[in-house]
Amino acid sequence: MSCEQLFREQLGKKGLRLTSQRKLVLEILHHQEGPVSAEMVYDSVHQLDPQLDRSTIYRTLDLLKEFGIVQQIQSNDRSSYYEHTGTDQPHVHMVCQKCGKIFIADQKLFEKLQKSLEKQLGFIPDWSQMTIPGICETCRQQA
Amino acid sequence: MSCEQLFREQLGKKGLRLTSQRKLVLEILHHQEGPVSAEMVYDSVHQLDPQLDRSTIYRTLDLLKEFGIVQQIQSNDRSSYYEHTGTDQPHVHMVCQKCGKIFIADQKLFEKLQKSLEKQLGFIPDWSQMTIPGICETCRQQA
DNA sequence: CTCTATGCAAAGCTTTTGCACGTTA
DNA sequence: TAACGTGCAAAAGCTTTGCATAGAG
Repeated sequence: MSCEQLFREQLGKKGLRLTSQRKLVLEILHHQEGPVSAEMVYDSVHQLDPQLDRSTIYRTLDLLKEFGIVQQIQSNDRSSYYEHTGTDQPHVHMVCQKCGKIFIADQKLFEKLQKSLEKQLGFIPDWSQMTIPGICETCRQQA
Repeated sequence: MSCEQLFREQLGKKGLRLTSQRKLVLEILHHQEGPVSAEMVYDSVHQLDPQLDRSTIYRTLDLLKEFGIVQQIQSNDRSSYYEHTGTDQPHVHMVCQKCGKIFIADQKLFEKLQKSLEKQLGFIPDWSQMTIPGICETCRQQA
C-alpha cells in the first residue's frame, strides 16, 4: 500500500479528509533524504503551492506523526525535525553538535540498554523520538 | 574547592567577573534537587533579588554550562532544564512524555553502547546533553 | 578608571490558535 | 450540504539582543 493510501485510510478512520495540501506535504516528506525541519518542508512546499500556509504544515505534520508515518526528532537547535519512516522501523538519530549533520544508529545496539532501563527503573524508552548529541568523526578530525 | 571558587576561577580565566547576580544564580542551582527550568530559577532568584532580570539568568546559565558546572537538558516541552552537577559526572536523563517527570539513569548502562557507536560510526556521544523520552512506570500503570 | 555586567525593552523564532471562508466526501 | 480544512493574522512561549547605566577589579 502506498503512503498516500495509508494516510487516506488513517484519516478516514477519524472522519478526516485527504486534501491537496495534505497530499503535498506528504509528497515532499517522501522525497526528502533524512530529517527536515518544518521550515524546510515549508520552503519546498512553498515552491509548488505558494498559498500553502505554515500552520497547515504544522497541522499536517501532527497528523502524520500521530499515524506513525513520520517521526519527530528533537535537535539541538530550537526546532523539531521530521522524517518520513513509511513502513520502516523508526530509528535512533545522532546529531553532531558542531556541523549539525544527522546520523542513523543501528537499532540493535539499543536492545540491551532498553532491557536494563526497564528492569532498573520501569522506564520504557521511545527511541523513535530520541536524539543523541555528540561529535562526528569529520568534525573531530578537524579539531 | 567550592563551586563558587571554581566559578570565579573559570570566569577569571576569561577576564570575566563574579558578580552578586552570578553568585545568586549558582547558589539557587546548588540548592535545587534535580533539573530546573530557567523560569524556575528565575522564580527562586526573584524572591531574593526582585531586580534580577531573566536575561541575566540566561547569560549566567550559558556560562555555567560552558564551564561544565551545570548541564543543560532537553525536555519534552519547549524549554530547557538545567542541573547542577558540580564536580560529579554528568548523567543521562529520561523524561516521561506523559507526566514530564525527569529520571536519572545509571551511567554504566551506556558504556557498551558508547563503544559500539564510536566503532561503527566514529561518533562520540555527549551523554550529558542527552535526554531519553519514554513512559515511566507510574504513567504506564495508569493507562 | 577601564572594561565588563546588568536591567530594560524590544525583537526573534518556532509553534499554536481563533475565525471567516473554502472544500471534501 | 454538513462537517472538516485552510489561510490569514495574531498571539504565545522561550530565549536573545542592543543599548545606556551601574559596578567589579
